Amino acid sequence: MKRRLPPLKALQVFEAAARRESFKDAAEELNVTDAAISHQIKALEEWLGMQLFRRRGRGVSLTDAARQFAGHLGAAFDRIDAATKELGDNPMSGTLRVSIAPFYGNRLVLPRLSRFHALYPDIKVEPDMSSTVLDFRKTDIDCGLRYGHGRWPGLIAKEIHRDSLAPVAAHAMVDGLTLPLDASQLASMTLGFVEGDEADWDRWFGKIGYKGPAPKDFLGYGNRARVIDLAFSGHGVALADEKLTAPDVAAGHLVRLHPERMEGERAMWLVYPDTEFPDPRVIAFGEWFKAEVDAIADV
Amino acid sequence: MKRRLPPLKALQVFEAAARRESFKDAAEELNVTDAAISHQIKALEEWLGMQLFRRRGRGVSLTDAARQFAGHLGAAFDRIDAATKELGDNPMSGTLRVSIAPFYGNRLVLPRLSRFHALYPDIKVEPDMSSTVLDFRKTDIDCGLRYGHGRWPGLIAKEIHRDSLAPVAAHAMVDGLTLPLDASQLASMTLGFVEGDEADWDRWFGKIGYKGPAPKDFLGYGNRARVIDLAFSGHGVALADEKLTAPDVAAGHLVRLHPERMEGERAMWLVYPDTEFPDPRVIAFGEWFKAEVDAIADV
DNA sequence: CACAATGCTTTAGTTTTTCTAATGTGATGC
DNA sequence: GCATCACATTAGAAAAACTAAAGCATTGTG
Repeated sequence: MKRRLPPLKALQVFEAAARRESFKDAAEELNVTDAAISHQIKALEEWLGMQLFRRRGRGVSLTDAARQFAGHLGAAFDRIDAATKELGDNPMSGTLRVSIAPFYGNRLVLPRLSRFHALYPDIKVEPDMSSTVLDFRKTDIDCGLRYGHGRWPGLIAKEIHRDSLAPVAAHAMVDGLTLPLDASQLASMTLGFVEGDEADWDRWFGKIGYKGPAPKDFLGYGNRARVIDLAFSGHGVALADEKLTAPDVAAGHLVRLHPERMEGERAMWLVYPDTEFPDPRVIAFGEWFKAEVDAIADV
Repeated sequence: MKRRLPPLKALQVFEAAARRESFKDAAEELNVTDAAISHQIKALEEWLGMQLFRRRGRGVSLTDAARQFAGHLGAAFDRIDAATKELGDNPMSGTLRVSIAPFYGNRLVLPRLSRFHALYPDIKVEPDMSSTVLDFRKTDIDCGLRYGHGRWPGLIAKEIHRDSLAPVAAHAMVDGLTLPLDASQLASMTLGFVEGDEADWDRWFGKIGYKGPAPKDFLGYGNRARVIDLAFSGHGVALADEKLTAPDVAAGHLVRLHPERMEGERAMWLVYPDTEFPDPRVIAFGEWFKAEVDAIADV
């Protein structure tokens, strides 16, 4: 059955007037003149077709029915008030859907999520492991972690961590060699690169001032995961982000071949919709994750 | 702690939009254009400083927090709706304060009140036995039963029963006489009258066509109760309302001396404030009481 | 007991809010 | 590709809410 409510403003005014049993006091409470109260009450009485107050020249008194009615209204308004406060009170709750490219997800995000949950116990993070193009209009995703140049039209992208590239390889690659390698040793090895970022090795060798014969043995891959796989396999060197490989270096699965690091073209970004009121949980998540990544010890 | 509610109209619109998850449907429900919904939602989001709906080009979807919020609002509005219905639903309840002149109260009203309560079980009648001037502005009295000419400025007066005057006396007065008495027998008796209504006996004798010597032995009293007391005492005759004396005649305490009855100048009235919305319980009480009085068997 | 003060009402006019019509935008279906 | 649908935006109209001022009945005060 459909609701048929009286004008809510009139109810609000009535409730105040009933609670104080005075139009004047209600007027003060609501920051209006007492004439406004009088008007609203009159309109409400006409809408209801019954009297709510007994007028007594000076002052008013409630009828029995009106007193009961006002009680219900007060309770209803209290509930609205409570709901409104609850709404603003704890923005750090609910489900936060984060789209994470699987490569990062497994290496950097998932192992740390329990720490985020410790920080914000009321936020449940629901990672969505896919690297599809983010369309916040079509899905319920709140934000994403993406790797790239940071230019996504219509979206806000905050830099989490810019690539800090350094050469790594498996132990097998450097058996019997002294670390760090010198540039010419490196230049003679198989060098993996991500297609599109072919210039990285050139820039890196330039940065360390290498002047010898140009490296020849390159292997291009579609993404960073494959390049690091190459390093793991012991068949080549990867020019990879320090933070990304740090756990493997620490665990001894990979070896840092040279101390020089170089800022990359790309970075990891927190991406979210450009709306008027950004989800504070997204901001918090981004800040937390940036801090986590920054805290990863450099080699 | 003081309440601080968002604009209620916006909440109402939001609740509808949230319930249907569609601005268009909400617009239909509220009989406005969808632009109006869009405006209200936007205003509410600005007031709250947070997004409630995710826009998706075509259609919208609720955020987690907004869905919860809408649930609370729905419950609150349901309560208001219920309270409003309750308010109009059973107007026949509560306490009805009736001012009753003691003379009637004891004789006519109190003995019948239980029958009124049987008819309207939710109305508690609180008789106020006083014949003070009725001031509905100063007291909580809802209505009164008053005897008089029916002209009370600023009040509504509905006639319950117009005096139907007939002569009664105690048995002692008519010991050894044959009933009904003839006019000359009556004219020689002590005739009680209420001061101000001295002409009643003249009119009554005129009505029965009495042409003999005018009655001489009159006794004036301040009110009807005293005149009937005179009749009870066996020292005189009262020209009293049939309904009022019927119980005593039936019980044998008084004797009807003559079959002729005469409409009096005064009547019993239901009196209540002239407000825009008269209390329906007052109307019901008046109708019930008139029916009760009408039902009193004439002699 | 007159008189000022109080609290509600009423009227007329102003301000604010709400709504619509028209137009625009992006998504979706045929 | 084109029509359609759902919401957004704008400007302006309509409606609601409010105020100021004057009025009225009651109440408290000197």
